Amino acid sequence: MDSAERMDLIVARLRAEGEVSVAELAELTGHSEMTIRRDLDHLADKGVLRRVHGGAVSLLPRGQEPPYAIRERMAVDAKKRIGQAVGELISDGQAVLLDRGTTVVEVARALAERHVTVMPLSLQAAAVLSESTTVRLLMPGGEVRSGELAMTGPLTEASLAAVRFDTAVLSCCGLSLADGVTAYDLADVAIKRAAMRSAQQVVLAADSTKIGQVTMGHVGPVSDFDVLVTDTGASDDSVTEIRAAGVAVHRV
Amino acid sequence: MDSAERMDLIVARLRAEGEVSVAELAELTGHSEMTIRRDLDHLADKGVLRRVHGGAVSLLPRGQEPPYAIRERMAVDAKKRIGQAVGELISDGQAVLLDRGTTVVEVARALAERHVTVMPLSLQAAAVLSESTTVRLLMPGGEVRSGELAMTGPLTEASLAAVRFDTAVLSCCGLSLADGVTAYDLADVAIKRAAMRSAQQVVLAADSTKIGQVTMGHVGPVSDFDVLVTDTGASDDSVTEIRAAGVAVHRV
DNA sequence: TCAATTCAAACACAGAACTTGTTCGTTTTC
DNA sequence: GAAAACGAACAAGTTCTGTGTTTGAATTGA
Repeated sequence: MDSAERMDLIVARLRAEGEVSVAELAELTGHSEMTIRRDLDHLADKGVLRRVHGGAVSLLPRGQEPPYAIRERMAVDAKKRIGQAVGELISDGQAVLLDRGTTVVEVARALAERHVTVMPLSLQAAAVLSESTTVRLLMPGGEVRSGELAMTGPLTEASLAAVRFDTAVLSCCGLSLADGVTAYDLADVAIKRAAMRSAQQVVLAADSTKIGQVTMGHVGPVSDFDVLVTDTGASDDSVTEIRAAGVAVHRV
Repeated sequence: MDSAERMDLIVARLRAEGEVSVAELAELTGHSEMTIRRDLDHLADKGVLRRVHGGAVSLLPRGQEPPYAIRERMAVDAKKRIGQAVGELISDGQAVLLDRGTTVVEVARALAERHVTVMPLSLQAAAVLSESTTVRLLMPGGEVRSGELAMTGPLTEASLAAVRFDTAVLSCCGLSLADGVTAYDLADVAIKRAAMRSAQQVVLAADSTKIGQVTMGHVGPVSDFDVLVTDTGASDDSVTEIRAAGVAVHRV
């Protein structure tokens, strides 16, 4: 069990129990208490938990999005494949908007050697693209919330309104036929809607764990999207239904 | 002689001669030709030079700013001290604009644990500040030129015009009483001027190697700045003169 | 207050990752 | 076509990173 697996375990227990103890985690992972303490300190830095004597308590409000530091390690392989596939949907010369989110960072990686114009909504994607010599990189204005690495606020909406894109690549937190595409918070919803208004083609990049999920912020019906790129974990039934709504679905 | 020193030597020779040979560099550094080739490949990736059979030729146009990858290793200690000193000029609660430039990245580091609102003009500084939980981080819109990590263009100017700052921390390429403060290119000049218009207090962060230098883009007279923070390499004479122009000078 | 527990700094160690040099077959140059 | 330059692959040395142990200080609860 390596460092990443321990972190996942800690987060899983925090979500289930709300608190953890150093001794319990040392037992579970088979590592020393010192190592567990270091793990907890690390997660405390990220804002995931608060240390207390003997353990830690969760700072993750239930039903709210886990911080970037946690999300970036979920479903890594699927996200890479999805990122690659979305990259293939975009042709050279296009202007592309990239939403926030770990999946979309993989799209940024896929675009890094291409000749395209990109406006990313996350600093993570911006960092990836800034190393490219071929990409023309535009940044939107906006506020970067701590812990998140994504731009929000009225400045961001204004930036989006001022530009037109060939393709917008959006992420989401939940995706169901009944409840449509959902995001975790309302600020994010406003941004996504603005992005959709500014783009000719809208691509939704969502790994299969998102399918069937519903979260608070309602972005719009599934039929508002032109293409869905997801992974092979998506069931045949759900894909058939989404296709019936008029969305082209790619499973990779 | 380690990797960084070799790189510096290679760049120095490129600037002096315009070209270098693998054999010559192997001789000079006392390292194998294979190592030199790897160094050259690395610099070629950064856009500093172009490989040719037997060596490399410079891609650094004379009199133009060396790329970020090179600048970040010049006068490192002085920049750190200057960054720290500028941080002490800024009080909690202020709204601060941070210019591009390697010196200003050090200012960002100094502000990372403070309670301030910051708008950085470089992705490098943004990356530093995005890890902070105390800083409120605003990004300007704009275009990020490849190789550089700084925002430019009309979008950036518009973002600056829309906000008011307590303090703007600017960098420069040259600073002399006769020719004023100068930057390398005109796009940069426009940005710096816009920043100065939006700020109550304007601080210039410039290591002593900049004093006496003159480059193409004229930003304005020295007296337009309220404070200059430089390092102890600055001569007494130059400091006295600049103070006489009405600028508070801190030497650290 | 005391005893038990928890904590974190310091050191030690193993494995990973990076840097460098060498070899050797291929490519380029003249 | 010969000499030089190249770069892939491997090997050796180094540094970095993650982990565990020790130990004295801090915290907790009786």
